[in-house]
Amino acid sequence: MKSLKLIYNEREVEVEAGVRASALIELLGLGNPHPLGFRIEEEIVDLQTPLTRGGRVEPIFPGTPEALPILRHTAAHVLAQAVKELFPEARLGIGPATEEGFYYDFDVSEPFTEEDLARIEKRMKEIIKRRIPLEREEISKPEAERIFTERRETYKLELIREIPEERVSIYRQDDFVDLCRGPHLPHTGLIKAFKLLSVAGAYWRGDERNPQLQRIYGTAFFDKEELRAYLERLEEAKRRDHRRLGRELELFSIEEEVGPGLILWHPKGAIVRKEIEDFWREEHLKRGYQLVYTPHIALRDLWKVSGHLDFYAENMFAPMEIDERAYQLKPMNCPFHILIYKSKKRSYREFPLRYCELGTVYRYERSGVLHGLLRVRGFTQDDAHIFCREDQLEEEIFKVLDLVVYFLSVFGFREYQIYLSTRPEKYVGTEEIWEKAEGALAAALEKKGLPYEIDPGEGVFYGPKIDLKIRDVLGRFWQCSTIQVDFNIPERFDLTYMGPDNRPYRPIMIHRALLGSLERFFGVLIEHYAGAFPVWLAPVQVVVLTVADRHEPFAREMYDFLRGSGIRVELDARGERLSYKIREAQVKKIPYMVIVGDREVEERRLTVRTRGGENLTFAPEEFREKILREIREKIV
RNA sequence: GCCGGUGUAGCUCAGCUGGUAGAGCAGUGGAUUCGUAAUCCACAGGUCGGGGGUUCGAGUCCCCCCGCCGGCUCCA
Repeated sequence: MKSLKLIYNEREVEVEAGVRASALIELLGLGNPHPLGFRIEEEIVDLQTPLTRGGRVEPIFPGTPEALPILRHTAAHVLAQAVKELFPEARLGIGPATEEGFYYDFDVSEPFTEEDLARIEKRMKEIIKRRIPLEREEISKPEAERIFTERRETYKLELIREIPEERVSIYRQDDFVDLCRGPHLPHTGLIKAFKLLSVAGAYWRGDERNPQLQRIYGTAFFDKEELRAYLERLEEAKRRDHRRLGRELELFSIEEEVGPGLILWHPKGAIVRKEIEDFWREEHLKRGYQLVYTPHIALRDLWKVSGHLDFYAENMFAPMEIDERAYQLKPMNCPFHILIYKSKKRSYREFPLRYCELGTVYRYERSGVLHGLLRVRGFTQDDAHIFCREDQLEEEIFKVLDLVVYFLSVFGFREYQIYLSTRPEKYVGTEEIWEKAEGALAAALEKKGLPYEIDPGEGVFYGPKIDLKIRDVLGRFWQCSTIQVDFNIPERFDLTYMGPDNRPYRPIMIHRALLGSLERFFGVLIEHYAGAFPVWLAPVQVVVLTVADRHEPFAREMYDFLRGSGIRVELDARGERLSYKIREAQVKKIPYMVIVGDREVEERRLTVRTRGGENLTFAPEEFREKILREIREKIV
């Protein structure tokens, strides 16, 4: 037998290949707490897995983040066992651990009901209580086929046939058997806290031509407190739901009479949008962009030239006919910007040329995917197209990254996940140009000091791209920004510029959006701030509240004083009690309440209650300066 | 688009096995002038998502359609 060298904490041990990983516990002296598995180099193995490779070893202990997927994966098996016991005719799909929990897909004749879920959960508890060991076996493919044929697990058979290796692993617990790579817990009793969350249809292997299975979602943790905290977080997310806050704070609405996925921005939402747009334009002009405006529709032929009718048709609204010519609602802004480029002969001296537009586009999205502001059919992209020479690409990407990071940080987003997507199987352009462009994107990311992951083969056919996801206060990630190089469209429109040698060249084009769409970004912002916008964005920045009618003259004076400085202030002089007015202002999440009673009138000073419940006093000028500064500096 | 759930006043919801609609908040009117998260009284408000059917009778049962919610796929 081959022997393997394993390194743990500077220590080197040797074991025979094929020995189960559990042997390492004793060998490395890891009795208490008991590890659930090991990481060997990049691979995670459970205690039952025979060792096949050497390298650096790290034990994985219960309760650690690395152990969670193991726990959840086993929870998925427990779920499957429970379902098979209660619904023997159910066929198994797949059941992995996910970011937040786990799921398992089942083919059943009747979809699961809420009551079924409760029954399944109860049975899972029994299975956990019995501390059933999970036993790993490695068997030949024909052997596996025999087992799963006998059990009529047709989906598992499909999976087995696609596995390239000669041998596969299965896990048993009681009579339940699953084709599975692992890793798993040693026994079911280690699942201390779990909950089934929902059921939904899901196509086998995500392909709608395949049968639809029933997917049960759940989550699991090492202790009850963590589960409680997770469920609490779900509740918090519900409270922050932009669809709910959008209605409560009168920010926007979606009306059945208008149509699905089409947004009405109400005055309170519109003012937030205006602030974002003003900031956006100002910043773009400062950074050498030129503002353009383009129409919402164009002749269909334009979309033929651009290629959208070939590769984007299914996302476009149907054409309309006017004066016997077909027009098309625009799904993108690029063809228009390109035609502005083409409106005259271009020189290398003009480069880089940066056109930006808050351009409203319409895309057909299937009805089932629409979601509040986050997924709509009509939206405004904060779009720009940059035309440059190949040698300017890296510098331009760097500048875009610099702008993105600055822009997002102003809204309080400072953590990102960045993906660099490289050449897919089907692509246009030469391999050489792709490599150059990918290199330029990577170099710009590195120069900006932004850590990123490479998504191999995930680029669009026309060029590589950088996608940026922002992390909100609840730790959720949202894709907003995207930067894409395009080798295709300059070709299609035959774009040229004159080089210093008086010969025509083809420019490189970059598409980019920082916020993605104003609608989606607004949705993310609402949830991020839970509707309590920072002062510069708040639809109402200050409300002046009177204690009694006799305080109205001074309150009105203060209201006029603040309004005169451009502060968005309201006056609440109704004959209601102060506590009622405070409550109302609080519910509307207005940052500052100015309370005017006898004391304030007498001393000509302002008592200010903040949204956080703090009480401060200011001279009127002092308060005005404070607000103006917060607006100017966009203090979050 | 598909699977499941759901749709009663502006909002949140009640309405048992079919006997033709109710509450709280919001709105309007009045009273109260009250100092840090809901003062009292009155009034008004619904073709019960839309259409068709069963029935003496449908918000309640059946069928079709639409919207919304949770997923699948995709993306800003």
